[in-house]
Order: sequence, then structure tokens, then C-alpha cells
Amino acid sequence: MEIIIDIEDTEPLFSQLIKQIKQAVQNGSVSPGDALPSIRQMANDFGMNSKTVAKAYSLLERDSVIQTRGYRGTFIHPDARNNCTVDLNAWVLQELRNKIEAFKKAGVTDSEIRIGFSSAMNALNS
Amino acid sequence: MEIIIDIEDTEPLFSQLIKQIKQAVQNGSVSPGDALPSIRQMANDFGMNSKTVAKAYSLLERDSVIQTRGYRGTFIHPDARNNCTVDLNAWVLQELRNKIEAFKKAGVTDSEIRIGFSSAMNALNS
DNA sequence: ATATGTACCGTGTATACTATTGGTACAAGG
DNA sequence: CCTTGTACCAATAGTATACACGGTACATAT
Repeated sequence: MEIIIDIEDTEPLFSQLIKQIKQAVQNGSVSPGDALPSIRQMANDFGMNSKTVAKAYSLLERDSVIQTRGYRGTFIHPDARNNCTVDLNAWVLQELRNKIEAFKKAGVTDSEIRIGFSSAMNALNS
Repeated sequence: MEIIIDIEDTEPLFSQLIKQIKQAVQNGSVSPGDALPSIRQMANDFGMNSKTVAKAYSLLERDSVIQTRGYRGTFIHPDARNNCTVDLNAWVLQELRNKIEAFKKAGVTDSEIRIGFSSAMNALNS
């Protein structure tokens, strides 16, 4: 598995890491069950903070691309190859587009939509 | 109809204007069919820019609280009393809350939701 | 000429928000 | 003592955007 992190890139580091790992899974560079470097290991190798790697790992686990087994380390998920093609964000995007389109047809202003979105997010966080 | 605009208030001017007019309708200070001051008139009376008043008027017309008849001026909508209780923004808020709640249950991060929202808004504007 | 609402171009400012990153500490286990 | 993953709190910098404002122009009609 070959990973290249470009600090100059505008793309966030954790996002780069996710992409690279998913690519490695799809390339076949890594197989289900393979062990991944630990969070701190990975952080040292690329000069990143361990929190940044942890963020990437937690997102990858949510998507069932990897599996964390606590102190035993992190491994490629059995169904990694399928799961890393599923794009949760694309689903979110589509759903939101439909809603926003409906709002606009009703005459709602962009500003009002944005304000409503902010309110909704705040309401669900407190 | 008595209108009071407070520049010191943090609430936007156009928003204050909308509220006051809706209140006047509900109070009965104005009745359906009554004429409203013209945009420029209203702007002069309160020392506001005419664009600010125009914004308030256009939103009120969208909500069918007032009716603009071009060069003939602006009047209170026949169904103003009912329509000014309908809150379009509340509807938007509720719809978005439902969607966001569904996203969160699926494990989508707040950040990802926000990014998806931005993307959707941009996509529908270009 | 004057008045109506509306549309387009623009400017600036202040604010609020958020993503990213970092540091520290914890429980569980070898 | 070492590792594993994870949770908490904090600071920074950058972005985005809402808001108000200005000017000009148009078609319409008195």
C-alpha cells in the first residue's frame, strides 16, 4: 500500500488519507483482513497529528471500510471492496437537492433556506 | 398603522418592517384593500434605503400579505389576515430538521451534512 | 413630468460560523 | 511500560454571507 500525502494540497489531510486508503482497497494493494498501521504509526510516518489520522479512521469505520478491534489494531473490513464504493455523501447531496428545489419552487429565498438550515442544525445539536 | 423602526436593534431593518406590517394586519389597524405607502415614500419616512423597503415588500407579496399592482401602488391582500399567520420559514425548518435527523441516524457527520448542503445550494444556483 | 414597482449592476462591513489541527488524558490489554 | 483506539477541551485561521446601501434603468400609467 502506497500512500502519498501532500500538505500543500488544499484538500484536508484526513480526506486525502481516506481517499488513498479506499484506492488501495480497490486497487487490491490491500485485502480484507489485512492489518493497517496504528493511528500513531501512521501519524509519525507522514508527519501528521494522530488526531487527524484518528478522524480518517473513524470515518472509514463508519463506512465499514475498516474495522477497529480496540487494542488489537485496525484491519480492512471483510466487505471493504463493496463498501468503499458506497458514497454516503452522494446520498445526502441528492436528498438535500430535492428538498431545496421544492423550497425554491415555493418561493423561498436562498437566504431563508440557509437560515433555516442553520437553525435546524443548531436545534439538533443542543 | 403605526410603524416603529429601531436602527439600534440587531434585527434586520427589512425584517422589522415585515413584522410591523403583519402586526398591523392582525391588529386590524389596516384592512384588506387598504393602500400602503409606496416603496420610496416608506424609505423616506424612516430614513431607509428604498431597496431595503423593496425587499420587505417583495417578501410580503410572496406570502400574499400584500399585493402590488404596478404603478397603481401596493395594497393589503384580501386574505392577508389568514396568510400572515402562515410561516413559510417554519415549514422549511421542519422539513430540514427531519432530513438532517435521518442523516444523523445514518451516521453522517455534521461537517458532511454542511458540505452536502453547500454543494446542493451551489449546484442549484449555477 | 411624475409616480408606481421592479430589475440590473455594484460596494463595503461586520459578523458569525466552521474546518482543521493540536495537546492531553483515559480504559483496556500485552 | 508499551501498545491499541477513543473522548475531552482549546485555538487558530479562513471562509462565507447577510445586510444595508448606492446608482441607473425600464415599462406602465396618470
